[in-house]
Amino acid sequence: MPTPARTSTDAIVAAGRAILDADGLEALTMSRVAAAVGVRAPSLYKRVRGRSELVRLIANDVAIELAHTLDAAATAKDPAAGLRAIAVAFRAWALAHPEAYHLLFDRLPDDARVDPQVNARSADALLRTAAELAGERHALDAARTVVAWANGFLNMELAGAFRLGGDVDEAFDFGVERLTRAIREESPFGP
Amino acid sequence: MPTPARTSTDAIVAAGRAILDADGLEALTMSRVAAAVGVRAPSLYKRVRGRSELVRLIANDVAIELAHTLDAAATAKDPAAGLRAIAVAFRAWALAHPEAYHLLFDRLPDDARVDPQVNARSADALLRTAAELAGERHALDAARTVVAWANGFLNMELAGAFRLGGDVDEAFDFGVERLTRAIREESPFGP
DNA sequence: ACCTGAACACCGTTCAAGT
DNA sequence: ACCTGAACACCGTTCAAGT
Repeated sequence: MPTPARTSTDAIVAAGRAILDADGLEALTMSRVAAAVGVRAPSLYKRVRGRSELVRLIANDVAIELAHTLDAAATAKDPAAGLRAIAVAFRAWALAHPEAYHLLFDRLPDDARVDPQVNARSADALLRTAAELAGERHALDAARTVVAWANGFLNMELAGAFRLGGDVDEAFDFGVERLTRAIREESPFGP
Repeated sequence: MPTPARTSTDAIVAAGRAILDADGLEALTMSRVAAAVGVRAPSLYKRVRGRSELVRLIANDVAIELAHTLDAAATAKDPAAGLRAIAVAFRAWALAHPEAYHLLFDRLPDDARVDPQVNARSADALLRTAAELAGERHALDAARTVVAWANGFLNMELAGAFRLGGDVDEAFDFGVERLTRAIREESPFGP
C-alpha cells in the first residue's frame, strides 16, 4: 500500500549542507542527516545511492554557489581590478564557508567529486579575466597560476599554516598585486 | 612476568608510512599496521596514544624527508635558479609521494598535525631564497606567495583538476618563471 | 511505495585475563 | 611487561518485515 514520502532529495541535500557548514564533513553521517529530515538512516537510500553520492550532490550545490559568487564579483571593466575583485571574493567566500571550501578543493573519493562541467563553471570568470590580462596565448597558463595560488593560499590560511608572523591580509594583497603584474607581462598590449 | 617486546614505535611508524604510500591514509587502519608489525591492534596502544598520534609521527617523518629534499635542491648560487630548483624538486617529490604530500598539506585533526618546528624546517630553504629575490622587507610575503602557488598547483595536479587541456608541465614552468619575476620586482637590486 | 528494526562488516579503543 | 580476545560505541549499508 503506497505511503506518502516524508522527505525529498532536496531536503536531504539541504540538511547535509547545513550539517557540513556547522560541523564539518566528518559530522555528516547518514544517521545525522536522516534525523535532520525526520527519517531513519536506511530511508535515505531510497533517494541517494549512498553517502558518497550525497556528498557529491552537496559539492555540486557548493560549486554553483561559488560560481555565482565569483561571477557577481567580476564586474570591473579593468581586468586588473577584475582579477583583484575575483580573488577577494573567493577569499571572503572561503573564509565564510570553510567546510564548503574544503569540500570543493580537498581530495575526495571519485564518486564524491563534483561533476566536471559544474567545476568548470566556477573557473569561468577567472579564465575570462586571465585571458584579458595575459592574452589568449597564455590565458590558460595564467589562469592556472592564479587559481593555484589562490587555492594554496586559502588552504594554508584555513589550516592555520601561516605561523611565522606577519600580516596575512597583507600577504594576500602582495600576492594579488604581484601575480597580476606577473601574468600581464609580455601581453600583446605591452608591459 | 615480563615478556620481550615484539615491536617498536619505529617499526610501527615505518609500517604505517609504507601502508600510507601504498594505499593511502584511509587504508592506514590500526589492525593493518598491527598485522604489518606482527601484533594485534590493541598492542599498538602500548606505543602510541592512538591512530592520530601515529599519523602525526608519520607526518613528522614525511616533513623531515621533504625538508632534506628541498635543502638538497637549493644549491644554486643564482637565487632565480635556486627558486626554480626548489620548485621542481618539490613537484617531483609530491608526484613521487602523493599520499605523503597530502598528509602534510591536507587538513587533519589537530592531534594528527605535524609539530610546528618540523613544519617550519620544510619552509627554510624557500624562505632564504625568497629573501634573496624579494629583499628582506618582502621575504615573508614573497615566500608565502610561492608556497601558496606551489601547494595549490600540486594539490590541483594530484587531484586531476587540470582538465581543460594544455600542457601541465608548461603551466608549471610558466608559473615558476612569472612568479620569480613577480617577487623580484622592486627588490633593492632593481628590476 | 515508503519506512523501519535488525543485522552485517567494518572502524578505533578499552580492559580484564593470560603469559 | 607485553600481548590478546572480547567487548563497546560507532560507522555505512542491506534487507526482510511492517504499514
